[in-house]
Amino acid sequence: MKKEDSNFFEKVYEIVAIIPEGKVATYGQISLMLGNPYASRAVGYAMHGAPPERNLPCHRVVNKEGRLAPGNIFGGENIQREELEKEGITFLENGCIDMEKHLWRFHTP
DNA sequence: CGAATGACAATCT
DNA sequence: TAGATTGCCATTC
Repeated sequence: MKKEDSNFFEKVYEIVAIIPEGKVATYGQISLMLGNPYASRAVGYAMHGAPPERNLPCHRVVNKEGRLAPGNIFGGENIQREELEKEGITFLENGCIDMEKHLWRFHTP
């Protein structure tokens, strides 16, 4: 795992790092920023190799459902809800993030 | 180089 | 609606 030079990972880290608090970005959104609208899987893989030194708010990166991966991620899906709640993100009764309100957008009103 | 994997997304049944 | 399948990308073996 010495290929941390991978521009792709760096790009993902950069984008994830610029996600404003209280907002969430989807893998597809990030992959689109990278220039590959279908690289959602690669983005997820980048997160998988995301070092904590980057302090990457992986919990702000969710799938299009507004929910993180189905299982244990950087510490636990419940952790994500905790962190996101602290960030100011609201959750729906179904346990998903209110994408309509917290989906990261460039042109914020 | 080829095959396999994966924290997704979209489609089909 | 929920579950299973396929497609795309990049990384790893």
